[in-house]
Amino acid sequence: MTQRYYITTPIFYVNGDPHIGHAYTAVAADVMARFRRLQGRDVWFLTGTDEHGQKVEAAARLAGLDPQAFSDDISARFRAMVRSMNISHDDFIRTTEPRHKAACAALWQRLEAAGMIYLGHYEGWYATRDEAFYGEDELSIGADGIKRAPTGAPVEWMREPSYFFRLSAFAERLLALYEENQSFIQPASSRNEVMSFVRGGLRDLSVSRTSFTWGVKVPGDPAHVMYVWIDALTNYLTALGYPDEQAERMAFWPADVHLVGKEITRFHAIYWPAMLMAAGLPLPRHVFGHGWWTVEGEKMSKSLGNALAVQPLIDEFGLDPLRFFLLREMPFGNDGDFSRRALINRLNVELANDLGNLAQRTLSFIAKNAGAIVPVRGEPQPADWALRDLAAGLPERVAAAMDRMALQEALEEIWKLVRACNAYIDHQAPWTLRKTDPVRMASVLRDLIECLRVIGILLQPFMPDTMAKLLDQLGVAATARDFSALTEGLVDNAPLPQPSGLFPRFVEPV
RNA sequence: GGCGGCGUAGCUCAGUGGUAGAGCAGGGGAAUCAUAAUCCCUUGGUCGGUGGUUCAAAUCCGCCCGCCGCUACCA
Repeated sequence: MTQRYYITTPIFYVNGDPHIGHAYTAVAADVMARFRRLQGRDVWFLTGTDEHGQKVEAAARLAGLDPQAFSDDISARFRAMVRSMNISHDDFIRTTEPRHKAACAALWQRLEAAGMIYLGHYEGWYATRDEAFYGEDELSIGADGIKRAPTGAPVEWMREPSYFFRLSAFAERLLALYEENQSFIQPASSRNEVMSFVRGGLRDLSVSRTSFTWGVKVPGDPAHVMYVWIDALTNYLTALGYPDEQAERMAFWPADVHLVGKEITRFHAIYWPAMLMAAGLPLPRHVFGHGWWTVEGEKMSKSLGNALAVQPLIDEFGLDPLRFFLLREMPFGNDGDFSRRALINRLNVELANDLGNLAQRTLSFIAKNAGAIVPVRGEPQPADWALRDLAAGLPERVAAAMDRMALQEALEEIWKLVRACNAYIDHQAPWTLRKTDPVRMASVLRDLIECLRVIGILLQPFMPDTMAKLLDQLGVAATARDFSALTEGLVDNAPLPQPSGLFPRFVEPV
């Protein structure tokens, strides 16, 4: 049986436009999904938009639209972003879809039937003007002695009826889960934080609201809509056909990875598994919280207005170079800085100079001096074996890094071979062999393009379009590009097409 | 305040007991197939400070300094 692999991004909240941070999450998940497909796994890759809640309701009002029309618009922008980033998702879910409302209602009822939901009261400081609750620490007391929200609106202590989920009952079981499955929460820093949070004790979770209406109605009590937790997290089940547990897609449950931003790791690592335990459903295998990008050293924020839009970057630098930069620049899980200088440096040094130029110098040399066909290997020399061993062991090293979600390390491993190839071609100097030993020259060139083939195949998940172009230039059949074909090798004397550059150097416009 | 993390070459970081490492940047040289790209050599660090454990510490322990994260209803 083919091994299944289910990976998700968070559903993106439609209270603002997509930016590079969203694209980052999507690309990382996309690379994992493509990698697993090339390994021969049966992949389901889900992304989508989260469209309910008070903030959307308010943003819509501000825009003079009803919440559905507003959500339709922003959701379409996320869909366009995902398309322009060449994301290979299998489904794009929207929480306003009927299938999702049905799934939420079903999960709710299941939790309720299990005695995990009860009616109580939610209390807090409420600003009528903002129609929002605020935490004690957000408030300030004015000269007039009145407590005010950060928005300046006066607050008062309010109680509203709310349904609660018995989260407090799950602390021990959650801690046992984290102990048993050490990689359930990654990276380790997030795991520490979550564990320390749970050790501190859990309170029951308020899971409904009566203070706004833009949400999924609570079954049997239409005065309530579901508050964010159940609504948003359930999407991962909705997309598989839940509550129809016989649905074909349900075979993908449990998810292999919920990829999320680190700010929402906790919800995925605590609330979600607790809800699933309560419902008697299997738990996801991993929750990975990735880091954040700063932009030119500054935090991305609405007030600074420095959130980077995706399309202008694609237009200026190209899609694949952008995808590459996002995953190459920082260890996956860390924070990093998105600077124009760093981007251009990566593109020029690693893509144009290292890899692009390697492909170009090798392929154009074959085109001009080796008959534009796949050269034939001769008697191997020690230097050849060193290179071949490096290439032969590469897929395993890359797969090991990918298993740990260490995308940057996977790229670093591949680049070790790229650099080794540049050293090899210099040391072997086929341009000299051309005059002295054409048989040896052919052998050297063959070893080089076999390495390029391995590099091209392994890099497909990161830069699908450009690697397709490279593999075309190497004459690799469309059917010989998955990982099972890594050991196959090129065909002696097969004709090679005219090569052309893969990654142009970026020259700053004057 | 509590819990946790980090502080290693100019920059980004790897290294968790046994003579300090990588990439980029800097310097010198070689080559000229190639997108003037590449290759070789190389400068550079009292591994935040301090005290201790040890035959031996960047690595373990204590204290100090600095930075950061978490400390629940923000998707």
